[in-house]
Amino acid sequence: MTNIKDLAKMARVSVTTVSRVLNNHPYVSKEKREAVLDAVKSTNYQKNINAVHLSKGKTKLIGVVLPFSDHPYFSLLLKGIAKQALENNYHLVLFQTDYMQNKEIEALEMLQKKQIDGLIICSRTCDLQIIEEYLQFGPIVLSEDVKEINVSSTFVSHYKIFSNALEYLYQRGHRKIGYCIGRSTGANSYNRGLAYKDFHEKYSLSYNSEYIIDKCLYFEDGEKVINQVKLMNIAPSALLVTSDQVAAGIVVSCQKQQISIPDDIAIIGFDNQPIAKMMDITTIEIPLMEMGRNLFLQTINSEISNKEVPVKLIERKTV
Amino acid sequence: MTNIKDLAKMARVSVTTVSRVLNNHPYVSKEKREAVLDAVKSTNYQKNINAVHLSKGKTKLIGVVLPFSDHPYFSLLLKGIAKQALENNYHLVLFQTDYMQNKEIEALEMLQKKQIDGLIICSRTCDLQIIEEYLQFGPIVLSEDVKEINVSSTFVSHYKIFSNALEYLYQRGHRKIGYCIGRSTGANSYNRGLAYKDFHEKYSLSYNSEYIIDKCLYFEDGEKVINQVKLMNIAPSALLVTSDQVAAGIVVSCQKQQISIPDDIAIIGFDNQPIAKMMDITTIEIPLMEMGRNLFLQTINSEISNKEVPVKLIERKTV
DNA sequence: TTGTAGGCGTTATCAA
DNA sequence: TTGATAACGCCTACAA
Repeated sequence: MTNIKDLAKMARVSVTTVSRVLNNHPYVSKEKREAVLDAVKSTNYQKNINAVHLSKGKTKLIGVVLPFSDHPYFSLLLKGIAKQALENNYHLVLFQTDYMQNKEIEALEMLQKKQIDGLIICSRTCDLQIIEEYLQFGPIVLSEDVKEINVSSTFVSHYKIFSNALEYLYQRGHRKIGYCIGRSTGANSYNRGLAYKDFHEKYSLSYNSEYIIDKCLYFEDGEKVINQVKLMNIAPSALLVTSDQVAAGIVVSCQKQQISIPDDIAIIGFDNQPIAKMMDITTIEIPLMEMGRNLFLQTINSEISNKEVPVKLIERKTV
Repeated sequence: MTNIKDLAKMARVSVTTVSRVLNNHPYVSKEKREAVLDAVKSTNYQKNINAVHLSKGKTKLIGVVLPFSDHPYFSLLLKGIAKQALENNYHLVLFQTDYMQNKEIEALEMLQKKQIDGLIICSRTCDLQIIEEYLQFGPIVLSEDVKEINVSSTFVSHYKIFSNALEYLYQRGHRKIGYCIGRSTGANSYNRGLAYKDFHEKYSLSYNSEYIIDKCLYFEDGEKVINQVKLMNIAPSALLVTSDQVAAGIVVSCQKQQISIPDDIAIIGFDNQPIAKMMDITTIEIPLMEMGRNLFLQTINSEISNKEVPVKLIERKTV
């Protein structure tokens, strides 16, 4: 492997000059520049980037923490992050955590060890206090509405979304409304639960805890949801489903079992992914790609900012 | 940031001893070891990993090249790779290429620049010759049946799969068989095309080029497929669909349009993902997670090996 | 069992 | 416009 010293020897200049040429710095004469460039070509030279990292203290690497990449929500967010990273000449290090805290901490430690310049946490399971401790080592950006600590974030207000969707269903006569989520812990689910509770208090409605169905992640979980609903004494007349895929699975499952949508049960999906359009599912549009882009930009722009992204209800045929 | 020198001073030992303690090397007395450990604790010390990288010439980082991460095929493969990487204490750098050659080359260059120790290419668009040039810089593993150059690979034989599936359909009386793929270029598609051609020659059947439908990636593309089929003068009686998601989309679309499966058209999916089970789709099981794991292991085990993974036809109700 | 010193490949500082 | 030389922080012969 030829290095900068070899080049210097070959071009009969100092390493400094080589470095200048390599990094397009000014103050190099034409002749020397060309001599260096010749040497570069003839040796097929490439920088050892680790030396650059050590010298500069930066890696142009941003970490991305997410529970799993095989879920449309996260893979779309990731796609947005990746797109923006590319435009800014960064690369991504993936931390697939499966919601295991120690893996999240591993990512935080890589920030501390300077292997990554910043960290995007798409969904977390560890405490905010822990994250706060690592803030001193580099920028960390979250995808949730965080007030407790001073970090950047890009998020949608799940409280508002849920409130609005519940209101929408209420106006259409629904009084027994259930909802499906991916996991019952986590900040987003907490806010949804709050909105759900507040809604029921506002209208003095009661609800059954079995109306809250968790572990709904994939298309095929739709079937599970319908099977659960069928076992209930009093079935909900509408379902808020925090993923279009699951909503689509529910729709298909209902067709199989002769359950009519929206007459027997109304469905609202989340995200407005293409599958929702194809299946004519009423859904709440969440601009995941844009959110991903913004998350990335926040990690490299050192000022701290919090951005709430607006969402939109798309009315189709399942309500 | 405290470094190894500071620790040495604090513990009143040499940097070598500190390094020994930090890396669990033998030949350190209890007292000195404890003194070092104390210093580590009191300073909250963490290695600067870039210095380690530079010094060792390794990064414990493996690159993964894939066109997009929001597709079940690749996200499952990625999941397998990530699982195994974790077990072996490696991290992954993601290269989302969108099938753009320059991005693939960027990944190859990171190998050359030593930012990554190895590279897994899940799907490529650049020539094998180009890849061959970079082989000197580190292990590269492909997920296709490659004979032209000497690299490791884990793959399924798309030729065999297609041949078997076509044969299966033939035995059940199908004579007009079409197929759907993600993209028409690429090694896998080439092998499928070959199998398709050979099959038709074997049985002296003719086929229409419109029976080959490409750009089928997502669930929602199923609708597009059916719309195309409906426009054909002579519609195929069976369809090989290289993704369970698309197959599911086709099934749903057919239900909408009163097309009966398998009577009007038979469907075989690929991968055997949960959605195929839920929808009772006959499919070919491809163990993507295992393939991912093996791809990873091949990149860190320096011997070159080529592993063909067996597949299995799962008979359900769409044929 | 311990420590000295050189090396890893760049970049940055400063003097010329 | 150029070049010595000192960082950057760690690892590892080699010597003691």
